[in-house]
Amino acid sequence: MDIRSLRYFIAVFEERSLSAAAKRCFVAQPSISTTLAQLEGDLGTQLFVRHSKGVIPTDSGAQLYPHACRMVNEMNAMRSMFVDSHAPLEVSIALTPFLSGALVSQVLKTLLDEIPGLTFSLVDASEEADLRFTCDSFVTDNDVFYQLWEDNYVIAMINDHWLTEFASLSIKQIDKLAFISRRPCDIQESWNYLLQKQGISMDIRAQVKTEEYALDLVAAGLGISLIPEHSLRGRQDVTIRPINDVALKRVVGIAHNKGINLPAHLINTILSMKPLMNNKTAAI
Amino acid sequence: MDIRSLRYFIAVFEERSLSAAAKRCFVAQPSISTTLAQLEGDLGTQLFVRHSKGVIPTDSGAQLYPHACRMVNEMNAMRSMFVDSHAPLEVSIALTPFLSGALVSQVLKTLLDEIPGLTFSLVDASEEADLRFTCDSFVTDNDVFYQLWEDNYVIAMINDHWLTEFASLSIKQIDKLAFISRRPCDIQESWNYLLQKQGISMDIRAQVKTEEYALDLVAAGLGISLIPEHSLRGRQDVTIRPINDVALKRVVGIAHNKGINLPAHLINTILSMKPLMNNKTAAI
DNA sequence: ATATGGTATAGGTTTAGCCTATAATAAAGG
DNA sequence: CCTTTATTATAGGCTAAACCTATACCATAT
Repeated sequence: MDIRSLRYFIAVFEERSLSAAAKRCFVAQPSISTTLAQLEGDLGTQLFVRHSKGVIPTDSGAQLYPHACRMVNEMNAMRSMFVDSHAPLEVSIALTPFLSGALVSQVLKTLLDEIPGLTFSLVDASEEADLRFTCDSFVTDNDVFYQLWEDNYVIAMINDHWLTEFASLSIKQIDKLAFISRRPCDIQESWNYLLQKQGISMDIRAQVKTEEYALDLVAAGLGISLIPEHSLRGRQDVTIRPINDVALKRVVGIAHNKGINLPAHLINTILSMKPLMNNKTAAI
Repeated sequence: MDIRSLRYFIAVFEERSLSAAAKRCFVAQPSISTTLAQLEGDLGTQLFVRHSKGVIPTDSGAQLYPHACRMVNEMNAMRSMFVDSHAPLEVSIALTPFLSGALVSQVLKTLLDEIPGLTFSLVDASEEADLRFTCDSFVTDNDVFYQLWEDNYVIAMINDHWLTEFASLSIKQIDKLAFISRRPCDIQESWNYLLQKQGISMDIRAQVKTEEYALDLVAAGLGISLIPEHSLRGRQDVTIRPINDVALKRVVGIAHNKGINLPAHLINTILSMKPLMNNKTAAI
């Protein structure tokens, strides 16, 4: 019986659902399921009755709830005895424009929720900042890098493109097709190397700087393009297909200079979100 | 910052020593060391100043202590809301005479300390019991077996035996020597098979039933014998040497019938002692 | 100087937690 | 009545945390 189990229990109690609790706790649903079963075993009581529309607490569950809350609160209080997490904390964060806005803003929102005294200023990647969202290829030896999620590169095309009939594409299928190139691109070299090795050439119709712009051109029917899948979120006017004979991906995370000393609870909060980001089933 | 860290912290605070705390918590000293360092990192404060005769708490440590205690107490209280650990609990435990008394009694002592309402009656292995100390070879399909420690088989000999000059023995060195045989023996078959395979024979001078008796005969100079190393504890009149070309061992633990439903906290308490039993450096 | 008792670090192994995928179940809708 | 959908449970595999052993290091006492 540890604090983690209680945090999960509280989430389940309040959400009346294991799946919803899983989302709130940034983990997958089976983790909640097994942990809860374990807690019930430990206490020798059933805490919820399960049915197919969620769960409802038993008397034992209802009895446990306030104690669990007090427990978790006191644990937090104990931390703030030493690290004053309510103290004003001003952090500058650099955003690289080509990263998934949905995931980045989820991270920022959670940080604001979890760290009371926090305010941050968002700056451009070109400027100096305490923290910066970036991906592995831009990390220098002088940085600490906390990885958060992975982006797979996929082929984007207009919705009625003939390639959409395939669930996934072989690299050979895109030989000589009209292509929107984008620079800078994390996997520029791997991509070019791959094309060359397979004897494939693209018919480059445009060269743009941002993923957004590339997608606009794809949607306009100028050609296909290679983009990280997360950058599509929400867009209905293009279709993406994975590449099945090679795995191209980038690792996205947060980096900061080794010299800068940030409060441990800030870093911990960031890292606590990592599971969700890797978790496809519980996607936001 | 979890409950485990706090339990370790409390032990260190009260013992004024990492090593002593390790013994109390049934873990090795480095586990305490790293966990404590981690806790200090989390809280952003140093909790103890280390010096070569132990540790003394800092102000932060002293400040944390009462809160940590309350935390752990409340956690225990929460468990006893459901499983009334003070309720009288009468358990019969079967002891097999050939197991290490020192370790067995350590387990029994800890159980009495940790589980307030517990009383037990010790019975012989031949009788029915709720729990029984035994080893892997005696476990049936109808049992649940919780393993606690391992016993290596070693050669026991009188103190002035010429073999004592070797730090460890090859099986060939004991060919044709006077031998005290013991039955039943967990590794009877493995042992006989081994002797036969290597073309080795023993000069069996006696066949006895208990390890105690076998050791008495060894001490009296009648021959050497093969015994689990734990069964020697404290005896000065015989010397033991490991066998270096084969690993003979038995796994000792607690078993109970699958049908019997014992309180989970009893089992948990038993299993919490497992680390110590495997832990040579922190041996009792 | 040398031993002794105590803490820290390094390296390797085991275990616990997590994820994906999928099964099982029950309610809701056509 | 069958299909779809939403929910929890189980199985299998992977990763990271905790633990152990061995050893280094450091201060004190002999």
